[in-house]
Amino acid sequence: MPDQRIDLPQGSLDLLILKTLALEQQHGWAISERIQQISSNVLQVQQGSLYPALHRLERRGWIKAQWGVSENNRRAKYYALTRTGRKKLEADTEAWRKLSAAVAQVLDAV
Amino acid sequence: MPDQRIDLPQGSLDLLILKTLALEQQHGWAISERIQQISSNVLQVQQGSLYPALHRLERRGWIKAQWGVSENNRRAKYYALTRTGRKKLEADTEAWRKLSAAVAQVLDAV
DNA sequence: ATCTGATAGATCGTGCAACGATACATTACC
DNA sequence: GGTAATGTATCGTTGCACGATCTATCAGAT
Repeated sequence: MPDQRIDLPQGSLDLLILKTLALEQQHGWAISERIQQISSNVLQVQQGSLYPALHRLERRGWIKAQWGVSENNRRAKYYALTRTGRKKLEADTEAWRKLSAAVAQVLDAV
Repeated sequence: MPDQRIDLPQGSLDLLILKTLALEQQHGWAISERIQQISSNVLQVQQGSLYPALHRLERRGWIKAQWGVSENNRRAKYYALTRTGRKKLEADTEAWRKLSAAVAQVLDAV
């Protein structure tokens, strides 16, 4: 399968990260891999986007960090959702579904 | 129905405009109304986004303009898709569907 | 012992697009 | 004559995704 990657539209990265962390707390590198994997290589998170996004989310209180050691025995920063982060995830998910449905409506218009 | 509007993610506006013009050639103001209407008031195109987008699309050759008179007897600039614009619309539609499906995959992940 | 690749985190500058505010002109209607 | 609706347009701000680049450590191969 040729993986034709797509630029993430502004704002969608936060949502993807939050959702990934809702499944399981994880470090940045793994989050990126996870998103790519679940989306069948369609979504690829660049490192130049990933780390600023994580810092942004932490600064806003949606996630919190904690240093640890990865499965590969490397120093890694583990992120977990906060309570407000979970709220944020729900709201953003809802907003995305709404947007997605609305755009689909326009695209399918006759 | 309370219309809770959503900020358009970067890039989606071009797609919406192109699609609207594929239905029927139209002037800017009407394009904006159309999108809003078809999407049940979810998508609202700001004028500060609309006109720059139209100029952008014209500059890139996806659409072409022609002055005319609106149904309300006002001076209006009518836009129509060009052939390359139609190609662009197809490609962007495909890309959006792909993205949308990929994000949905992540959001629905267990 | 050294080299290489994978893993992990981070920053910086650039580019681009959506937004809010604002401006202006014309038509229709009161 | 005043006001609302219609229609086009620009400007400055903001925010984010991206590519390039840097650092560090560990595992395995040479």
